[in-house]
Amino acid sequence: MKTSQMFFPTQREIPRDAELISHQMLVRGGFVKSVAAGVYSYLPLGWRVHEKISQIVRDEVKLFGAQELHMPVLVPRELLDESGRSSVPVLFALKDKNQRDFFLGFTHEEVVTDIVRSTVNSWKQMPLYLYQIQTKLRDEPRPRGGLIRGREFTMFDGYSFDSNEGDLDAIYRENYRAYERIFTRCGLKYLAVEADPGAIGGSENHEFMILTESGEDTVLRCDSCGYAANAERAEIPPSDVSDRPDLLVQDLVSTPGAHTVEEVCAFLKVSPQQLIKTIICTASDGTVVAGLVRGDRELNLPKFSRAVGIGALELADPATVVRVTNAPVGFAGPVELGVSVYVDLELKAGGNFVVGANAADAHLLNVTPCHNFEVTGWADIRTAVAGDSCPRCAGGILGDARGIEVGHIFKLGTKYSKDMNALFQNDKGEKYPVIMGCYGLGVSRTMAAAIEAHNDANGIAWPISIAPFEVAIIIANMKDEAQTTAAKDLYSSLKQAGVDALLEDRDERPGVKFKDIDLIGIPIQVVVGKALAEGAVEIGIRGSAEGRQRVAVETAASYVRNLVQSEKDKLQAS
RNA sequence: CGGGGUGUAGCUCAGUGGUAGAGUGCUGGUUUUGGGAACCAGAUGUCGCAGGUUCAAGUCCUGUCACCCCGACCA
Repeated sequence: MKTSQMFFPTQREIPRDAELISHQMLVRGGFVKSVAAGVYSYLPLGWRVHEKISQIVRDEVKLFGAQELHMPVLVPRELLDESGRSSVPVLFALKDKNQRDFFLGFTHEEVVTDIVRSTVNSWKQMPLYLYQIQTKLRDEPRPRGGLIRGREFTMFDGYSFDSNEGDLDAIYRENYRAYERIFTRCGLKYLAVEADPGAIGGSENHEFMILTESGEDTVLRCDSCGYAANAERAEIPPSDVSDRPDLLVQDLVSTPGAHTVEEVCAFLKVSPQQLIKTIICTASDGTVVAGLVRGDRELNLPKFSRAVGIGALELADPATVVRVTNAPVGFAGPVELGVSVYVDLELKAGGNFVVGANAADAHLLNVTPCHNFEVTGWADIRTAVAGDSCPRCAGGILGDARGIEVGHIFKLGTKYSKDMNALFQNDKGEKYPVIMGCYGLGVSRTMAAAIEAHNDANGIAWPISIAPFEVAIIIANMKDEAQTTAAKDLYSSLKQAGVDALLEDRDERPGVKFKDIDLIGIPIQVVVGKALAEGAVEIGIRGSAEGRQRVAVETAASYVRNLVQSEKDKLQAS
């Protein structure tokens, strides 16, 4: 490709609406154009990157026998009714002319299961792994960060079908390894973490995170055994400390206007560790329960929901809080509260805590679980943080990092096959539901994450495997015929050798070309300029400290080929 | 859905009731040619939209829409 003919509308200014670096650079570099909130056009450069990532994904999943197919965006309502997912809030819904209900595909478990149930009926037809790379549509409550969270985005979604658990385990491992190879080849530092499966259900699941400061998730890692989990999932080992101090007499104090932990602590001159937060939650059936954690901790809703065991809990609305506690929000407490009380394990230690008094502007002093109120159950219900002990090994301490979730893989088991009656016969002629797994990888999000992880003041520093071009040949002075001729020759021979080269042949000043090539992130840069008078071109790697090396024109092509290969080799999975 | 912010030239922004502006980009010309050149000449507007107040509204008021950020949410 020649830049003189290429459509890549770069701009110098940082776009007003872009906050994240990746968003800014995608727009500035002419990779994408915003159409509506969370909806983007991919311009030619952006699409090249998108397709390079997609191809790497295809290459790697093919290695374990995955087969590509293509399912529709339009999904009839009846299919999602079968799995009970037609009320999922992020669904885009529409009607056709005959008032028939459709959804836009947000993921395709039901569609692929429908294919399989009508065609796979014997254990001999499995294992089977089908995947697609396709646009997904989700009416996100809040799209943000450019390609990080869109309403329309591209996802690889793979689905496995097996006749026994062992085969599911095997394909899950294969997929896990393929993801490791994919992210390695994309030049991304990833971390696979244990995660919350959400309402998709299933047992084992892992998220693949790209570690970068701007990530929206927090991950926790053990410094000694390698345990890693999303902070929303990470377990906390039960503490063996359960000592109680001498218990003092419960006391009612006035705390006017002190709603928050900070305000109460400031007013009573106690530390947050000496306070217990009482969080009122509701289940979908209307049941109200209370969760208690230390004042400096966060209640973890998924953990709390599992501990209580009546489905997903959510924070109660203020009206419910007022009804249950007879007080405004901020004064809830466990003493004489008319609902079940679950207490975080950490509160087995210590005592004489401060709690809300279930009355406006009042708190209770010297309250201790089991002594001043009845405990319905003890459980690990707080969110883990850096510094907590590792749940898997003795002595390990969890550290934290930020990450962008670019992949999530699940062992679904028989959830969908049961709901949708996808059965097969085993070798004894018995009917069983197909055992499934599903595997998602955000292609567009990976593109954004790669920029978050690889950029500098001048622009994007694409890993060579996913860069829109591998090499840019920059002609310093278009009026110099020797330069243009030498550059075009080099360009031709690189193209012939299969190198993905870009010829920067616009009639612009050199500075403009250098800036643009840096901005769009071409990793290997060849300058055909002044040095040509001495029979040399300058070849360098974008952003490298060494600068550009002078290389004789005659050997430039092979020099570049070797450089491309060695850069690619650095990204090869071991 | 709650809180905050922003809508004026392609882009980034200034403009506190009285003629619509700058920088950059764009077009033509001259000179330049190693990190976003200089000079000259030019083109470019539904001031988000609707209503209201006023002799007069980009500016004040009401409503509405869009976009961004924080939170909720994120099968």
